[in-house]
Amino acid sequence: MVKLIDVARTAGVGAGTASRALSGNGSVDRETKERVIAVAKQLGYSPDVAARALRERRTRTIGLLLPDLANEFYTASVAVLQQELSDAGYQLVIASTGNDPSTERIALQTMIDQRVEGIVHVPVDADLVLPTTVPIVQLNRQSASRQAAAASDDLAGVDELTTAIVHAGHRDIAVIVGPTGFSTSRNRLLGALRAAERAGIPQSERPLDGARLRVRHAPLTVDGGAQAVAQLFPDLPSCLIALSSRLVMGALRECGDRGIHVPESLSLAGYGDPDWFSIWRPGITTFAPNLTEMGRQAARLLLAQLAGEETGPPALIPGKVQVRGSVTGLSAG
Amino acid sequence: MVKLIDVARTAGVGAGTASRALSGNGSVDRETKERVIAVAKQLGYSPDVAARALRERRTRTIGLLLPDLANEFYTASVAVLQQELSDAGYQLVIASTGNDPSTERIALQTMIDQRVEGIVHVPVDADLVLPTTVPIVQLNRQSASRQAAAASDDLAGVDELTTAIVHAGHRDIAVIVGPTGFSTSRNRLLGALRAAERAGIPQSERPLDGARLRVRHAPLTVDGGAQAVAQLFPDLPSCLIALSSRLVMGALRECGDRGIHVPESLSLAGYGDPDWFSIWRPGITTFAPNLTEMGRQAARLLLAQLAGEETGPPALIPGKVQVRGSVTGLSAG
DNA sequence: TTCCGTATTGGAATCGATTCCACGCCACAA
DNA sequence: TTGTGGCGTGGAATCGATTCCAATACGGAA
Repeated sequence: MVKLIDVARTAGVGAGTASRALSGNGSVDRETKERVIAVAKQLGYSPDVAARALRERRTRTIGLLLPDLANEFYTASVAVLQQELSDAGYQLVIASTGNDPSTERIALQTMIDQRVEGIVHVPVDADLVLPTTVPIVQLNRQSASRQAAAASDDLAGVDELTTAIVHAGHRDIAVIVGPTGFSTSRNRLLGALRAAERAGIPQSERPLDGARLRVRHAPLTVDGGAQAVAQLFPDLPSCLIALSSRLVMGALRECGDRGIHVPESLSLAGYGDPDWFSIWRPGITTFAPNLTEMGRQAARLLLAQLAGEETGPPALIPGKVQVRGSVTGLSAG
Repeated sequence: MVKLIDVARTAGVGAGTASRALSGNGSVDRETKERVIAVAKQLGYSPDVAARALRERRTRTIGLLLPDLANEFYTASVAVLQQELSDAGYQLVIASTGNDPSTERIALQTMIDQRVEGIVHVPVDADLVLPTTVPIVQLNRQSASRQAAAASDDLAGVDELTTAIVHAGHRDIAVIVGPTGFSTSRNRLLGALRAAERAGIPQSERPLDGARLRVRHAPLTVDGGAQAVAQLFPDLPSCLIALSSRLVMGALRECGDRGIHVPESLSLAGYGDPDWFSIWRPGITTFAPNLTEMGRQAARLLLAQLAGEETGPPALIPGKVQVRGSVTGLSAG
């Protein structure tokens, strides 16, 4: 591997001059500079990252820590994130936690030991706090602490989705949502509750004036969604809102197994927007968070922090309600 | 940040001894060793990766280069890959190419400049060859050159899938497959052709004794799949094989739009096995490559190469044919 | 007792790029 | 002519961990 000193000698200059010529720091005669650059190119010189990192005391590296690399809900954001950080001259190193808080803690510590300059974190554990000064941006989640964060505005989004459902005439609604431990689950639920309250629909197990909103918590899995539907059966609402794409899958499976037709017998709304939501017959009406924008904002927030700028309150990224066929209007009465 | 020399001084030993105590290389008095380790732990020492990399001339870093981070077909493999490499003490740095060959070339060169010790590559460009000695393992694709590779045995898998379809009584079959430029597309197609030939089904546009196999190439997108179906219409086969999950989506969409019922009017088989394949009514019969095993094998191959071992021929990972409801048996005659 | 081999140790050299420092040189002003 | 300032330059110091080397100590053999 060709070193800086080789370039310098070949160009007939000192190491310092060669370094200045290539980096642009400090003054070098224009002609000399061009000669050094030409020699470097010809010899195929590329600086040794380790030596540079050691001297400059910076690694140009950003860590990404997420629960599950195979979950497209996360990776959709990661794609842009990677692009933005790469454009800014940073390498992205990744680690996944498998949704395990202790693995998460270890992985985070490992990254810090690796001297990453910043971390993008999709947290599992609610309020993991590390004794570090490394800038951390949380993605897809607003932490209690006032760390920088980029998250989907699920509250407003699910509110809007629910409101659309109410406007379609539904007043008997059931919501399936993940465990309350996740702030994401809480926010999505709050959006539904807020919309229901505004519409005068009480949170209740039994209908009052034909109106009620029931809430079921379930693990964020296909089976979780299916079981929630099974438990509602046969006292089904007129519209079911499943607040994660996995829960939607479970609900659809259970409806299929029980011969419940969507939307004829049951309207269904979801959260997220994987490709198949729009292919399904009927198309799944859903709130689609803007995952790419979340990734972009996370990158920007982190870069801003690295530049020493103060970051404001967590960025709430608006999404879009996709109205498709799985929620029908009800005939009056 | 606490340095090795700090640990050494606090423990009352020299730098060399401290290094030996912590790394285990060279002999250190047992008592001294324990003392150094205790001090290091107490001070929260962690070695500077840059300094170590500079001295040892190795970065403990592996590059991963793939076309699209948001494509779960790839990321399913990446999850295990990351785990295996992490267990072996390597960091994974990622870059994505957006399916652009020139971006791919640049990203690959950048990784090599970064002194990664090995590269896992999901290639876009057919036969990109770089002047480097860095071990590279190709994932999901067998290159013409004899680089190490871990790929799904699509040939055997699609053969088996097609054979099952033939055994169900189908003799009028159409195959939708991606551009011939991708070796993956070629292999999948070859599997179907081989099975058809064995069954005595000719590749032909017009049926001979009621039997034919038609091939349509389409871009690997939803629209591509839909258009391929549209072009077949109304002369539909009895069974359609769409050799990528995106093509399946497109086919399903087009069938829905045209009122073609699966499987009553048209049997459909696919490739890959995203979650929704099993939820769909009817479930999609498909060949499911073993993505996690591919990731694992890629990691193992790379680690073997790093250990200086010779790697044999490309690892062909068997998958599994999932028989569901989208392909029906035909009544005799 | 003397000598040799082994275990243990501290300190110096090393990895390669950056940056500080000091020097030479030239232009311009006094 | 003599300073003053700035540009351009080479060389040395620096970053922190590892490893080589020489030195010391000690046990056992001759």
